[in-house]
Parts: sequence; structure tokens; C-alpha cells
Amino acid sequence: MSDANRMSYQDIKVKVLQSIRDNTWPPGTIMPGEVDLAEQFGCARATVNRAMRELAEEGILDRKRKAGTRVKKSPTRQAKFVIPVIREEVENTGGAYRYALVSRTQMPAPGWLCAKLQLTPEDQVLHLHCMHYSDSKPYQYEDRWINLSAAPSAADTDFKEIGPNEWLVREIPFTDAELTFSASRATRTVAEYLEAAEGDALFTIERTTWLNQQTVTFARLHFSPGYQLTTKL
Amino acid sequence: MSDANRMSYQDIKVKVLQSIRDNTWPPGTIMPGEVDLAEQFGCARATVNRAMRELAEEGILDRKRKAGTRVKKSPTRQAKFVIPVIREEVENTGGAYRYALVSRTQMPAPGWLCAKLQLTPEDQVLHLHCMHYSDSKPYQYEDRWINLSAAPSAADTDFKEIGPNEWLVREIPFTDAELTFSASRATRTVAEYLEAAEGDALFTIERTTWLNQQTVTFARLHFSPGYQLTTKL
DNA sequence: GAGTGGTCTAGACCACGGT
DNA sequence: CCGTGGTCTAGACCACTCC
Repeated sequence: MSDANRMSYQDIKVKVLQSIRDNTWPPGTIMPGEVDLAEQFGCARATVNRAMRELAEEGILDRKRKAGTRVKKSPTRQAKFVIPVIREEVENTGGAYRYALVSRTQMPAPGWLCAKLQLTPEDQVLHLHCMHYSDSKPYQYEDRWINLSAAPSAADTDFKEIGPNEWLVREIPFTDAELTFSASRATRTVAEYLEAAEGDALFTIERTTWLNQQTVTFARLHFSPGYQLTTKL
Repeated sequence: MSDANRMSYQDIKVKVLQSIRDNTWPPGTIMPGEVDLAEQFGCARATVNRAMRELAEEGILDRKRKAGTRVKKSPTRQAKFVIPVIREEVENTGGAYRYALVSRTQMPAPGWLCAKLQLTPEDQVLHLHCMHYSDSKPYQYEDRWINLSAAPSAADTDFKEIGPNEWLVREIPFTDAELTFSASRATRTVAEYLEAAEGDALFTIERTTWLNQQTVTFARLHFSPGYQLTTKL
């Protein structure tokens, strides 16, 4: 019990959050410096530093050298989503995962894709349509383009047994990615594959990945009606 | 230039990521312990620790005491979203933000809400419908319920000038929140407010927030057609 | 210029959890 | 048990940025 009062960086985070909530440090306040806090809390500055640094990463605080640390006016808390790796997502919900290749076409990159992915019309691309099922119920319709200049070995892969996403994460590393979430209406074709009605609202993810400035792949993922993505903060 | 070779924790992160990409440490590999790495990199263990800890947080590595650190099989990279605070979101895109209250009703909590938010039928709630505009174009339709037991002062607020979200973040702190993203079809009413067509696909966010186990508010936010949420990893 | 956070170090003790 | 990561310390130097 001797040093039961010693503060861990987690204790400090809790204390700081409490002080913000009970208006000891209202939004906009400049907090004491790290050395002062370390003394108040009776711990080393490094410990305070870690607590404050994490709170800043979580969007609660703003820190600037010389200016000091202040409580954010709008506590811009941020959500973290685990990017769904579809097989795992399905299996984690207790479903049996099944994958099917719908079509596979190699072609020169069409104009809109060149513009979007910074390709030239000479670049060859692979265009794939795939279906993902959970317990034989349609789960996701995938419309994917792979840049064969960035992933040449894709040309020799038939994608009949393995989904392009799974293949890509295993074979082609990436350095950057961009995700866009939106809602779109099911076209006739997509609706048929998803066993949905034409015009249904589909949760849609567009994903683009790069390997050092070079675009590797672009995909549109349409989920069956009712799909939702949840996160806690 | 003397110690230009000294490694920072960020350098170490880059080096580790490189070693993973060039298959020096393929997925599943158990990496050397922190002390070994510290020696290899010529720095203190704390420095290695921070690098590895952050890579674990980012979903690249799995760390377990005694078991050691290993490269994740499926690099579960995660996306971070800034939770849209609507006024800022609109103003950041250069639009002029306008808010309007559509309706405001105080009532006992209906059954479905009691179930969802763990309320009793005796609990009074405030039900609000609001519109948010960007340059007088409809941006978001908000359907919000506020638990008056958790936020009693909401009963004395008319919400004619300030949106409930903005009011809540300023007046009622929260400890936990849950967000759900989905796609839904516009009902006739919502479509009229959003100047959209009935049945249009709307990007929808449901948000619930708690203050220490007690539910504060639940909101359904329907965005105008075409809305999208983007993030980079 | 000076104050603040950012980072590094060398050493220490602790707690979890595989063997 | 005992090795590994998790955390803390006391002190130091650095880099940014406000004044």
C-alpha cells in the first residue's frame, strides 16, 4: 500500500478527463505545463507526457510547443474502424464464407480509370467481378480493377479460388490507401447478384491503394441491403 | 553530423515496415525481442518499445508478453474518421451553414426507445427533427431523441437557434459513444426535406452517447444523396 | 530569446502468460 | 518458473514557435 498512490499514465488520463468534464478545465483552457503536472501528480514528466500525448492523439487536447496544451473546443473525437477483411468479417459473425468469381477480363485501361488512377491508356488492367457469400446468402458484390503494371503477377492468376483482395494483401504490399463510404442505389445487375431489388439502398465502399505513388488497385464494394458498420468511441 | 545515424522511434518504424514488405520478416514471423532490436538499432530499449507499440496500435504487429512480437498475418489496418461536427464540416467545404428546427416534442419514451436506450416508460424524452443546410441546399436531416433524465436542461431549451448536437457537446459531457453507418432509403417525408426523391439511397449515421451507463441521446442522421465520407490510411 | 512539448537514455521493477 | 513486453524514473538535449 505504500505507493498505491503512484500515478500511472492511465490514471492521469482519467483524472484529466474528469477535470475537463467537471469544468475544472473548460474547453479552451490552457493547462499547466508538463513539469507542473508531473509535480502535482507526483510522477515523472515522461509519464505525464505519455498521458497528454495520447489524449492529444484521441482528439481531446491540442498541444503546441511553446504555446502549451489546451483543451479542444470541439472535442473532435475520432472513430477507428477496422477495415473489413471480408473472409474474417463473415467468419467472425459465425457465417460460412464462400467466394465466387463472376468475370475476369484483361484490357487496356479505360479513360475514366486512367484519370482516376493516373494511368496511361497503354497500361493493361485486370477487371474482376466477384461475389462473396455468408451462409450462401449474398454478402458483397465486388467490382475491382487491378493495375497490371503494379501487380504483373495478377495476369497469371485466375482468381477462381481466391478473392482478389485476399490475393493482393498477400502478394502486393501497399503503402497508402484511401477509403470512401457512401450509399448508392442497386443497378439491375448488382441487384440480381445480391438478390435484392433494383434501386435498393446499398452501403458502398470504394477503396484505392497505392505502392509508392503507383496505383495498385481500385475497387467498389457493394454490400447487401441491411449491412452496417459499427464502432464505439 | 556525428550521431546522424542515431535512430529515432520513427526511423525504426520505417525500417520495420520495410523489413516486413521485403519479406525479411514475412507475416507470422516472430521478431527479435526488444533488447536485441535495441542493440541492432543502437538505441535504448524504450525507443524500440515506442516504435513497436505504435506499430501494434496501428494493427501491423501483435505483441504478447512472453510470447514476443510477431507480424500479423492479415495486416488489419484501421481507418480513423473524424466524427463530423456538422457546422464545421459544412464550413470547411466552403459552404454557408444554416440550421432549422422542424419540430420539437416532449413525451414519455416510446417502447422501442425504452428498449434501445434502457429507459423506462416513465422517462421523459425530447424528440427533435432538424435540418442542416449548406448554401441553402439540404445537407442533413436529423431525427434526435434526448433523454431528459440525463439532460434535464434540454427541456428549457427551444433549439430554434442552435442545433441539438452543438448544444449537447457544449452542455452535456459524454463518456461513451457508438456510431453505426449504413445506407437507407428515403421515406416520403425525409425525401421532401432533403429535396430528394422518395426511395433515394441515403447515407445514414446512427449515433448513441452515454454518460456513465446512462443514455444521453440517440440520433439518426440522414445525409443528402451523394454524400460520402473519405479517409486515408 | 526563452519556454514548451518532443524525444532519447540507462536503469529499474513489475505483470502477464507460455512452458 | 522466468522471459517478454509494459511501465516508470531522473536527467538530458533538442526543436519548434510565440513573443
